[in-house]
Amino acid sequence: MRLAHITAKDFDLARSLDSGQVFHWENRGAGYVGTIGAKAVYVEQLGERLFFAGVTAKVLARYFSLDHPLAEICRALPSDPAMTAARDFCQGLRIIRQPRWECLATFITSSMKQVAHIRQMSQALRRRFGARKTISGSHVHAFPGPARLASATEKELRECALGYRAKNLLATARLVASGEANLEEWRSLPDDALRSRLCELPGVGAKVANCVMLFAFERLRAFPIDVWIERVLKEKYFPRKRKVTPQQLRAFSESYFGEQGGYAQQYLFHHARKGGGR
DNA sequence: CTCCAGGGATGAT
DNA sequence: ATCATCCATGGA
Repeated sequence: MRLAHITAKDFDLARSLDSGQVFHWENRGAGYVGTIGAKAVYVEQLGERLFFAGVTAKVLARYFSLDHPLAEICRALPSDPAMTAARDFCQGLRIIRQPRWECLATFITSSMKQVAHIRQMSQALRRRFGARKTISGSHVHAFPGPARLASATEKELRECALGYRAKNLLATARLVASGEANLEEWRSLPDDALRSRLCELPGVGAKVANCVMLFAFERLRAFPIDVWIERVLKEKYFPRKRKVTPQQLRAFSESYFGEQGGYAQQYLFHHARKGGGR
């Protein structure tokens, strides 16, 4: 297959795909196969070029947020030791623009699960309910739409190893499929209102809502606090304090990281997980 | 085997 | 408002 290519500066494909944002891309040869929306995609990186097939250059560049001014964003990050180390470790890691429903559904399944298992559940859902596609000799599956999952039974979802999360995913799929929850309309809401709406959905609390805001609604201030980030914040920014409440962590992260909260959080998260940073 | 994971919902202080 | 408990499952 003949591949098209585009230039991608300040971008590390492998690092971005392996940073716990998206859970379905798989290694194939020198690159990766996956889906962007309903399209099957192959993509590989050679230096500052992305070689790809399956989508237009415009769709690919948008998905990988090649328009984000990464150098500028990194300069604007706080320059404390923890943040500097994370930033150096995460060069080229970009926040990916995910399809809204796919991101929401995937993070509903993510609660109390390791990244490896989120990948498993994503793949099981795709294989069982998603449209099968072929790209450069590989088979991939699109993520099933809300209507498809809404028509499934809780038992079928549990068979994808969702456990107690099956009930929440099913209930949310029904709300979205019925139009009672309109993710596209919510794009125009300010951050706080959007977060409130997301938190009304079964299986969505502040953490998942912030992930969806960051990864699917382009809210780059959103700062999801999971167990990893909680540890990092306590160790690096509240050294030897006995009681640090979730409330304090939230207030601190919002004021300290501010506009760059999303990238700051993702870099701290990835560094903590992959950096061997104890 | 035990421990823990990109948490959320519910009910008791 | 904070705290405790339960919820399934599988990787480490």
